[in-house]
Amino acid sequence: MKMSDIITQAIIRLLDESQSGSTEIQRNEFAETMGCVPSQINYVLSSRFTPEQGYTIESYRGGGGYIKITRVKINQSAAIMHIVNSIGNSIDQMAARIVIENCVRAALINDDAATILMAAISNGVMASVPIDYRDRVRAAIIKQVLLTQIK
Amino acid sequence: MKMSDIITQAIIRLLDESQSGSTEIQRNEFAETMGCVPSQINYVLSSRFTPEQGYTIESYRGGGGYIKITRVKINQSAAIMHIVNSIGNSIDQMAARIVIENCVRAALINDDAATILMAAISNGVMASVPIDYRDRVRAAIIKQVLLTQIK
DNA sequence: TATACTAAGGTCAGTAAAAGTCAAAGTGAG
DNA sequence: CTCACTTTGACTTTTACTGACCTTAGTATA
Repeated sequence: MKMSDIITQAIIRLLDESQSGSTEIQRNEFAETMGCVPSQINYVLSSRFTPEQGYTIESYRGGGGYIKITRVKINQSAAIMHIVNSIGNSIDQMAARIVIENCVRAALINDDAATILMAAISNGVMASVPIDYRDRVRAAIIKQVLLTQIK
Repeated sequence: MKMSDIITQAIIRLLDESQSGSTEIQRNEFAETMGCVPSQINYVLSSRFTPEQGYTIESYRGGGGYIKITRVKINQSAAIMHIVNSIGNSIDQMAARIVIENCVRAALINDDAATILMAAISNGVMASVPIDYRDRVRAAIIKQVLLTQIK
């Protein structure tokens, strides 16, 4: 079995064991116990614990730093997962607005959340992003935010 | 938990307990009770209690010297404008996190908005942004979202 | 009064402790 | 054989912590 799959299973086991649906690891220490180099942890996280697959990652550098992996609850969230998957890795402004409007109509998010999300992907914000990346950044923001809306 | 976070919480507790929104500590004595070296108090103050984050620090040297930490309080829209201005056009992730936490503490935004905002500026999203632009995009998102929160 | 001593807090560079990045090299299924 | 996936490690960046040395202010004393 591939190292990446072993690591993946170990993380899933940690998530299963936790009440909260999230777990924190220290990258170097975890890599040590897994018997791999630390950067492989990053590889596994970025290839197998993506938003599309229902996970969010937070991490903190520096002394005492750690990586937190959170699994979103799949049962109440089929609709959101479906939208997240349908967005893909790129979405233009027009399509984004429609997706958000549809989410509100489907009561997946409330008006306040929609307003914030619209602000986050507004042209004002996107002006700071190199043009070639805008559709990707918009997609990333919408997906990440939708995933946090799953209760 | 990191020493810096313990110290941060202790200071916040002192501020919460005080009616006036300010508290005075003696650096050496406080460091002693926290179990750290005195200069770490300076580190915590300068990394987590800055004006951008809504605090002011005054200090007095010499016999009877002390450090006074004050939580600034102004009305919501003025506070948001102040924070928006202080962010400038670039902010790193840690500073951003602290700004958002402080906005919640100051009741400028609610928990739901903070969660969405945190998701929008998360590393997961920022991974889609070229590294040189990340601090700018984060700043743009936070500012844009905060401005929508003005009632 | 001038001087020295004491009692604060401030600064900053150095070290340590993390995680992130990225390109090069390896591997294996088709 | 090829291409996508995996593995590796050197290098970077960020955050935390420490201690030696500096500055400031009050107090005692010659």
